[in-house]
Amino acid sequence: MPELPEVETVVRTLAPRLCGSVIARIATTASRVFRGRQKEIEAALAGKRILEVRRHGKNILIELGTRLLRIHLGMTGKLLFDPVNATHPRATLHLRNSQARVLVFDDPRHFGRFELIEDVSALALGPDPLEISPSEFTQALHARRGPVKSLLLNQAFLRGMGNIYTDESLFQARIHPLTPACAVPPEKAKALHEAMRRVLLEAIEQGGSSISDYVDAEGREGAFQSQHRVYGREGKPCSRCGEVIRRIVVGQRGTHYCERCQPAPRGIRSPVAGAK
DNA sequence: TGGAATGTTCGGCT
DNA sequence: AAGCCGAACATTCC
Repeated sequence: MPELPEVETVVRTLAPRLCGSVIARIATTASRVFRGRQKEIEAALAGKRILEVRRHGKNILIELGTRLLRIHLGMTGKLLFDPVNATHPRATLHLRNSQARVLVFDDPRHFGRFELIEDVSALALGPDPLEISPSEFTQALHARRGPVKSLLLNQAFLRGMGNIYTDESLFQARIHPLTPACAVPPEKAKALHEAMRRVLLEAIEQGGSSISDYVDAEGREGAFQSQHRVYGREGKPCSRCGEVIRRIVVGQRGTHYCERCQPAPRGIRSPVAGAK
């Protein structure tokens, strides 16, 4: 579910209801959700006032004054004010002084995590794609040799890009996903920087992409999935040139692109269907 | 039934 | 020695 635009949307729905309220306690049905010692985290949360809710990459940070509660939604995690909508509740924050009585963490696949940290520096993430400058981005890109697709997904390189918005941005910038990062021409690097901004900002405006069951904390779906040009469109015609959208695997992730709009650079052979 | 799914982490190799 | 790659994590859906 959650890439930068979805997490940003969730944070925007959380903040007005959570800020200023007090966590009475956290109740847990799956201790796996905690990174760190469960007892310690439970004790540290009880009675704390929430001062601020913000996003750091794909992480939701809940400012408790002395420490931060970091929530990562993983692949299928949702935070819901209405517990009735939770199919696989893993943890429940009971709140005081809030419009909401509870906030439920619903997460079928158990990939999400709650963790206490002192500072965001502990997460060691790269710059936000909406904050990095074009020249910084180009410079960083040219220092790396792996496929540009994999690099954009690397949170230590850039924080917040996920599979959907990476594929969409590479399409917009007309860059083949297997292009070595250092081989992306400077003008295309600039185009990629612009494409990420455009795609991410538009997706935030649309409340994110609801491709399986993503909803924000109020249970509302996003609308950006209707704007996808390549992600999830394998076999369908390219909206720009009519060529069939292809799907390959790059770094173990499904990767969608248009072979005509995003031609393979010299020396890169796109995997052919049926090849071994 | 096998494969794929919005993601991260860890171990091993170079 | 950083960077890169693949396996693993758990569940649902088609």
